[in-house]
Amino acid sequence: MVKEKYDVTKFERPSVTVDIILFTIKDNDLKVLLVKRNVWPFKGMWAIPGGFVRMEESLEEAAKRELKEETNVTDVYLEQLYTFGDPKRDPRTRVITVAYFALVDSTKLKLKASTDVRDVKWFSMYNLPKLAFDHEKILKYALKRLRWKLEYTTVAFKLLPEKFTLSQLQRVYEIIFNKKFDKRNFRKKILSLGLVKEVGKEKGVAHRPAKLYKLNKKIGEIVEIF
Amino acid sequence: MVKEKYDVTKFERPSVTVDIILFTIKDNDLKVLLVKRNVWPFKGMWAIPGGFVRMEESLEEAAKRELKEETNVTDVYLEQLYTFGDPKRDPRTRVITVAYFALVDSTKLKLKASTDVRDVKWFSMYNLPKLAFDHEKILKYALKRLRWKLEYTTVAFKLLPEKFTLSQLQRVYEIIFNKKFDKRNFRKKILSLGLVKEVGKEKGVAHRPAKLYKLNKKIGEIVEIF
DNA sequence: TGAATAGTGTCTTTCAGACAATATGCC
DNA sequence: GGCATATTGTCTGAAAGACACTATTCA
Repeated sequence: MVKEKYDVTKFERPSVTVDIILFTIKDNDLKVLLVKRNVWPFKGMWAIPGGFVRMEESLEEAAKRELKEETNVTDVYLEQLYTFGDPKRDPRTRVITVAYFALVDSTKLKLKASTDVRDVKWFSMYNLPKLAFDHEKILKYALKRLRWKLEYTTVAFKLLPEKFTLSQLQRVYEIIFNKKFDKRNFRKKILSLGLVKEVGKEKGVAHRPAKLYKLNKKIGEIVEIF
Repeated sequence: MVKEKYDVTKFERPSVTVDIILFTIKDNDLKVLLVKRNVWPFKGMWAIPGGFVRMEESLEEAAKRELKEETNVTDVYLEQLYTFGDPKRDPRTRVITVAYFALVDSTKLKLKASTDVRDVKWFSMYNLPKLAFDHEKILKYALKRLRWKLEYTTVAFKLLPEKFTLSQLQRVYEIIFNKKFDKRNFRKKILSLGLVKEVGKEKGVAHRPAKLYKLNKKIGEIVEIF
């Protein structure tokens, strides 16, 4: 069978959605943003925010638009995660979803009350509710990717404010890997990589103030490997 | 806008295809399989094999089916690469393509003459023809992924017969990275990882015969990380 | 001065990389 | 014996990991 003999308009077409797994660090925990479904199927269950891709927009544009519409979040780090296309994953019809993976600094985040009544909430990745569709599988995959990314790239900085202390950075790693690191070795590693530069000191804390760092501009973009 | 208020059948839907980038090592070179297009658009140009996803099959099933239909190749290592969805990537209509990445051992490959007249040929990755659609971009991305995979996983073995010499393995790495490695360091590394075990010796060669190895079963599957 | 967190150095082990001579089988 | 390829070890430098005490600010 040769595809070019077929008129592309003749094929029955699947629906295509994007879903966005948005992670942040909040309350010393790794959080993911979920929305509550208020219609069939999986009514009342929590789901990863997402929606249908429109004909005139790219997948990444669709992901940004949906994230804004559903959660009022903009300006996030965004990358494509994986495409899930099992024919039975959505009971309504054939739906192929392109999952995106997003990171945001919780301090500059305002989850403005949504205009519609839908619940939008942060959940701990270590204590998830029952999820709609195959979303649990997607989240597990996203967590693997997040860990991989932290190990081999500089995405961790996307979870922090522009200026941060090395202890904050270490805490991000500890929360995401769910284990402790040695403080001296951690700092030695980060500083020897030359990723950051000193830009001041903490103020108004009831203990010795920590040095503040920010990411070196030139190195800050070694993020996009895959 | 809340997606659940919409009837999913109301949206205009994009077409979804799978494309399969099949790599092999042949004639001391990294080759990729391409097919010649015989209709508009890009008539006469070479393209990555692929085709439309059917409603009842998964993406991976579609990739396997298309690969078999277009090139008669089965039994390959297959993983999802990336989904390309630019609205203008196909002049016919909106087509989102899920690209797959495949590896095969050229010694057990029979590209049986296709039943249709279409040309199917191996091209050197280092000397590609003009490609249809955004396929050049897709191939570049696939090469990056291939290199990454060789560095961090054991996929290289998918490009070799079951029994192989360390020199053959080293040649695979040299071809794909397009540079030479030190023989002693390379062998030390492979052997110290405990990935392979000795299973005999070459025969009938006009020089000192090399030891043959095969992949240790238990370790052979450290491939599926991403 | 006590509470809280920041900041710092050494030793050991492991791994990567540079580097060249000998061994084996076939003709 | 000559040809062609296979096989092997040492040294050096860099990075990772184990490990515990002192410094600073504020209340």
